[in-house]
Amino acid sequence: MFRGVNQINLDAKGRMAMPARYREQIADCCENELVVTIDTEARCLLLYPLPEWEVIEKKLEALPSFNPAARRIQRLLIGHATDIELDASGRLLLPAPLRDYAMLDKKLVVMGQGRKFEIWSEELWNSQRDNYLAESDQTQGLPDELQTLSL
Amino acid sequence: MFRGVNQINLDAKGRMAMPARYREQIADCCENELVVTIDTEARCLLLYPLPEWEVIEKKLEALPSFNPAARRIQRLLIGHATDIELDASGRLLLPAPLRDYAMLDKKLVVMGQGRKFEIWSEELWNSQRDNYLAESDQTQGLPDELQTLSL
DNA sequence: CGATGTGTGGTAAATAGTGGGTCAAAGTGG
DNA sequence: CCACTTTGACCCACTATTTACCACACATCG
Repeated sequence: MFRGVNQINLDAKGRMAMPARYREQIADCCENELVVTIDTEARCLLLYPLPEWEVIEKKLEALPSFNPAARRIQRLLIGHATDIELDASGRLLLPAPLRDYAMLDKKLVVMGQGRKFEIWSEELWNSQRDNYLAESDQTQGLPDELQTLSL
Repeated sequence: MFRGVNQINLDAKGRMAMPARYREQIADCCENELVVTIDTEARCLLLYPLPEWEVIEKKLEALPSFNPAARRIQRLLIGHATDIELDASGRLLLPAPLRDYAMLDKKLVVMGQGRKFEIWSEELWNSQRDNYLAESDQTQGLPDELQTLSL
């Protein structure tokens, strides 16, 4: 389980240093092999340990090819998924097309989100977060599981 | 499993260089023998390792010959399927009729899509992608497997 | 104060991308 | 049936990029 938010800098080559506190866990669970793809609902990237990603990919691949909604998801998610691995000093090279998609420049934010990480442009994340906070808590439209959740 | 997007240039002879990161996998799974055909639902090409294609072709051939929809699919898919192989420097020569169909000129995009690749004109893919992103995620019309899929 | 670990940047060697040239084969027309 | 044209296969070489590796600086902790 990955947790927490981290402010990271992208270097001139488009590399980001993975926060040190996650490195051991990543080395253990996937020998530093990761997959990064886009989030279809927001301009951010999703970063999975390879085994976690493969589970998702299998499900996506099994969807019927002639269903347009399925094709859309396949093209967006699998189409943008890229294998990357941590280099000797714990950095990831993010592919240029994905950097563009998420509008990443110098400053970015890496967030642990359970089995995966999310990577945001710092600017974008801050405004997204402010939006979330501003929509105060109208609990309508929530799935039942959430209506009854006790924090 | 093939994944990821790649921006590629077509040279003056209509050849495209296969991204290096896929070459080993392609050599292993099909000795560089591939089949390219059209996608009937979009102006793009589909590129399969030969063994994968043969599975699909068998299924297509098994469809009832007197069903017009089946005949349509057979004519379009099997009719346009062409054997091609990687040359010594990892390039493919795309047949002119298929290049026309997918409106490929200089710049194109190769996307890994699981067992196959999709080949798009860069321009076309970008607008298709923007459309997909704009249709935010109306989960209507999606198979149940997808409704409950947790990324 | 020293040692260890982390973030950062630079460099060099390997490799991928690109272009072109030649030869063979197939198609076309006289 | 032959000649000419066009197209595809194969090969080679140059250039640019990528990626792996190394080295340093800074901060933190013992």
